[in-house]
Amino acid sequence: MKTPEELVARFRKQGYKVTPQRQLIFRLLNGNTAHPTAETLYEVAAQQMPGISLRTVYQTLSELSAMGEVQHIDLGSGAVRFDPNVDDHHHLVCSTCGVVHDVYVNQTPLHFEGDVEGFAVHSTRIVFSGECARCAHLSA
Amino acid sequence: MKTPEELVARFRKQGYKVTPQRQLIFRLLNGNTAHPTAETLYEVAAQQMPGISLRTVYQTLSELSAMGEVQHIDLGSGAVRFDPNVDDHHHLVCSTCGVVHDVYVNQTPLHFEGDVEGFAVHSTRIVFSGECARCAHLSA
DNA sequence: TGATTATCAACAAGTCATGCTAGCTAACAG
DNA sequence: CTGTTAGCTAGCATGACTTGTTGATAATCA
Ligand SMILES: [Mn+2]
Ligand SMILES: [Mn+2]
Ligand SMILES: [Zn+2]
Ligand SMILES: [Zn+2]
Repeated sequence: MKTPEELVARFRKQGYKVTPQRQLIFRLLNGNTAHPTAETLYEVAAQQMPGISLRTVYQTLSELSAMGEVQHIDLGSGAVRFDPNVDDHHHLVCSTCGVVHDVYVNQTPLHFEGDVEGFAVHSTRIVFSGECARCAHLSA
Repeated sequence: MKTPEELVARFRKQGYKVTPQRQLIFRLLNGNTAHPTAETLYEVAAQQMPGISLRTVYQTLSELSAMGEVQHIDLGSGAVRFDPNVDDHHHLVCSTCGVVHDVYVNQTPLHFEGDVEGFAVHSTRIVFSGECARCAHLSA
């Protein structure tokens, strides 16, 4: 994702107004590695800006997603998560606490076997599930 | 997944009654490579057994899932899909028509890099997205 | 300053999945 | 064969997540 300053410029250029709400969300996403849901991002935002609406958070995330500034990741466990890291990367998910980490896989493109003649692969999504070190430690 | 006959035995052994509805679902899933949703499975079932309820389809799929006879796959696009293939395999999804194919990846376990010391990986899920041959042909 | 757009609140709707009730029916043990 | 029990269906409700709508207010930016 671009920096908050670059996003301000980009929004203005596209005819979107630069509101305090949008700027707040830009800042909260900047360098954010937590893979937050709209809801959790809203909670953090509401602390710094009481009165901001969940609807606006969803709206701004959709705009950023449409612009390719964030990706939205469906890990198949509840709400969609948003990721300002738009590099080619994959995810490691702790089944216990739900924490999500970025990981990079070098063996791509992967080879596969199957009855799928003529299929053109455009993207590959890998999710590793397991138990993080902290959860392993707590349950020991 | 076990054969319908084996499932009948297994259900009986666990104290579950063997009803025509359950047996129909066993048969519809047997060798099924379509990765159906509960809804689509219900539609097929209802043709052969008018009056069967969607609730019962969901219920039986949950039971089979709890028994490990089917896996449920969340591809992040709408409803969960059910898969009687419980081998270690992955999926290829056409972004256009939504068809899902089984694929087998040999390079597992995959290596990855990232700041994830001590994480114990229990499972890996790979989804390849792209365009199937039929959709490529139609759009050409 | 003025036109445009965003925001908010409140409410609705849609999708997917599950829960609950009541009454009827069917399975299976004895 | 029969009684007990479980499962079935219809109908309605709930829940999580997400998006749409409307109308009033406020802020942005040319
Ligand atoms: Mn990420
Ligand atoms: Mn499969
Ligand atoms: Zn954990
Ligand atoms: Zn296709």
